[in-house]
Amino acid sequence: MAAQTRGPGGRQPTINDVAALAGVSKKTVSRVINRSEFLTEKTRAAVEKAIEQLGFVPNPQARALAFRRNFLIALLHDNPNAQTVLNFQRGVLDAIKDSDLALLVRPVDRGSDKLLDDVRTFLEKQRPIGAMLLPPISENDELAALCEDLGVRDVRIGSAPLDDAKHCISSNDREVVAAAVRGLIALGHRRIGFVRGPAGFRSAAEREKGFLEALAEAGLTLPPELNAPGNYRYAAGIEAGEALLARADPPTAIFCSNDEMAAGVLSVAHGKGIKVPAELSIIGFDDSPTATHIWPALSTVRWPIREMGARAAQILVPDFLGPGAKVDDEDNVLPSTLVERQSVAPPPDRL
Amino acid sequence: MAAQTRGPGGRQPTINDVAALAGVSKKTVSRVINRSEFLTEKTRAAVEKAIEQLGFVPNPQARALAFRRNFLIALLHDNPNAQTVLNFQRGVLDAIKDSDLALLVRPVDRGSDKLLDDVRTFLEKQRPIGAMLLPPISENDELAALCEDLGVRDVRIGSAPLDDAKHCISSNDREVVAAAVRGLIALGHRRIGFVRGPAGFRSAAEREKGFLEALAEAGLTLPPELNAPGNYRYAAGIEAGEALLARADPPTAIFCSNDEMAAGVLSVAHGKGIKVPAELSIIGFDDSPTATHIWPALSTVRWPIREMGARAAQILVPDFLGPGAKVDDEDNVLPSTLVERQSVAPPPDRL
DNA sequence: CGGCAGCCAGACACCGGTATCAATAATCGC
DNA sequence: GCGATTATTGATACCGGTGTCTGGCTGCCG
Repeated sequence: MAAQTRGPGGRQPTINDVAALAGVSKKTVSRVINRSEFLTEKTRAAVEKAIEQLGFVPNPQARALAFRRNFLIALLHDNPNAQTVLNFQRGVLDAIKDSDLALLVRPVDRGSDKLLDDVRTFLEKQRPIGAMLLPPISENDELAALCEDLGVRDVRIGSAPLDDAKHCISSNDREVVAAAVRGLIALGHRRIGFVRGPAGFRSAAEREKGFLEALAEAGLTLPPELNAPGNYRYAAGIEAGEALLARADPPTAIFCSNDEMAAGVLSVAHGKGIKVPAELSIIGFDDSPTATHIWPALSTVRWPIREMGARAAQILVPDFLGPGAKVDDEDNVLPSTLVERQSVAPPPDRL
Repeated sequence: MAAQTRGPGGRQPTINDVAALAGVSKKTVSRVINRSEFLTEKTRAAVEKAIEQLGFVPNPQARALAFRRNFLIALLHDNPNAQTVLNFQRGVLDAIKDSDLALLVRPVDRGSDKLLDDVRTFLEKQRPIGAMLLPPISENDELAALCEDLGVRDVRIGSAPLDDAKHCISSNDREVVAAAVRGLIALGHRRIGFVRGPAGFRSAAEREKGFLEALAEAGLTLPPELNAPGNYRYAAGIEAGEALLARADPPTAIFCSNDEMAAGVLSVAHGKGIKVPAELSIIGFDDSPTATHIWPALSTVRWPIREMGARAAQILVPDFLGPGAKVDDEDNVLPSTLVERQSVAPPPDRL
């Protein structure tokens, strides 16, 4: 802890105060701050002592100006899942904790026709070194192009690798969904319903691919009447539940493309007196807090979102994070995992 | 949209480029940027044209340096409720959208013994104009004192006004909880259980006060066996539910100090085959996403968190938000509202 | 003991803005 | 029409750091 937090005159101490106290030039102090190697141990010690004594902290704005670059990275998001965003933030913070970087957060509005202008204004004003794009806006190619155009590095977080793997962190959603559905099939389920994500979302497409893949392997198909539309919202889950569970031949299991919709389906099941998991198995996706706050607790797929945040920071600004943070650029697929809870059981006819 | 985004030589255009193009001094350009009043319309127009033409955006770091203050505000949080944090962020962004301010986000670890050092380092490094403290860390007086000490303005968000109303945004939790409980009593409930929040939290204390207040008004008391401990987590709700609902004389209604614990109690009720709301009414607090993702949907109390974010920004940096943002410093209690859903009904003996 | 290379530290300009204060232009009173 | 007053603009220093380049000191060599 600093001995004092004010320089002479009640101001913040500056590099000049340190230089004067240590009896060196400000440039030498700068060298100490930036860990230059051409310094005698004696000089370094003297400067460090002065820094400690004054409680000197370099002014980041002045450094940014002199370096001709600042130390900000931005997180752009428009994610309905707050927990995901926050966990991602934590991951980023984990990674940049010991650096000089700070995190700027910018919620945006995916639907707005001013989205691009908003982001452009933000990036031009703040000039972050880089921007991280969380899904679903990470799927917007124009946004990524805008970053390139403005000279702002970008990383996109997604469900599957994009063409340019260098700028993308993804998970293996398809595989994990397929594994989950294989599990249902292994338990004996044959009529398995599917609640889709919104059209045009890569995440939704990946989950659907994984689902169909597992079905196909077992020689099964998804009958159209068991394929319900959705938009990742609770209300859509309710509608899907009504549609699927009101049938004379309801499915014995339903895979929902996210937890919120799974919660909706589960509510409908409760309302109809259908026992979960005894009469109906449900699997969700996201491992949102909701998954454990409903009853029975939901089996779901967990995104390694905090790790993704840390990794995103590492590939976005490796040059600011010290040598320890080097990562392999090719290794940008982080595994999602299946979390098994109480919403899955064998179908009734197998009990 | 700017005609081009690069100045001569491929760099960002600077104030000098603008000055040269407009044929004025850089100080005059500065005056235009900062809306000085001593300018002829002609000069202003010429400069604005040059700015437009070059797509000039002032370098915030340079401004920060010259102004001897930056344009950052910080959000410090350690809130288990992600939705709350994110909505608050949105509120802050609503308020600062048209200003030069940017939002820095800093999750902290309430439990860490390095909390104060962490925050100090962060504030010293970034030197934001002000910091916003979300509960529960807003209740940490040392943290507020640290801000004062470092010359960083602070606003604390809380459940009830603190001594210094100027630096505090709060809601009327106590009143709203009392109103909710009065509602239960009006429906005929007499044995009403309570699941407490964690000890030492003002929010928990306020909710408890409101609860007891309403009981007292009706001449009721809270028997110790119906007063369950809690910590705002789902698991605590489970434990409380086990304790309260396993009794021979269970309560007909339970007020839970937050939604997660309410979800836990509800799960226990489901498990025991107790019908909600027919046999048991449950009320939560927070109006978190969970509240609508469980079945039946939970009656709860909604914090005006987004409005609080906007208000927090307004009282933190009124001088940066333009004249329209002036707010009355005394008017810092924003009303929470009771959200009635499907988890409340008259007690069984009244049906 | 002089010459040279190499390491270290300092002088000074510069990053892109704003503040100060003086200079100039415009307006006014008489 | 002229000096005084006021409105508008510019020259220059400065914010707090870093880059460049130069000079001093050191040790090593002949």
